[in-house]
Amino acid sequence: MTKKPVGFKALVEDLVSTIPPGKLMTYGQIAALCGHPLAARQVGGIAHFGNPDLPWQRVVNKRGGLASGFPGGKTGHKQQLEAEGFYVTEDFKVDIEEYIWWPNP
DNA sequence: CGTGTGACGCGAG
DNA sequence: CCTCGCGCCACAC
Repeated sequence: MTKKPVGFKALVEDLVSTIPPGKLMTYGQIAALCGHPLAARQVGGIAHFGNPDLPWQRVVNKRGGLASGFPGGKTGHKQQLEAEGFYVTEDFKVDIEEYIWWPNP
């Protein structure tokens, strides 16, 4: 059997890569789906040092606030989201209720 | 196996 | 909706 690389980090990266365009997921949501509902902080750490090819811009905190460690800060993250077709306020927030997505609808 | 850390979460006001 | 403060987990060394 093909052994999948088990590990919180690998699971998060795999899950983030499944986020469809035009949708968002929260750090706590991803952590919970990976089996660690309270490890949302870890998800952020993985996002920073994880695979840069993944759509991390589709991952935001539960308040819809953008990430701070993004290249360019929240401004850089805002530009990325707008490029994806999201609407971002000047306060660097998105309508989480409008864009939130779950892998099991 | 101890310590520090973080792109967070939640409760209370 | 906001801010303040503590707790949480996995990972690096």
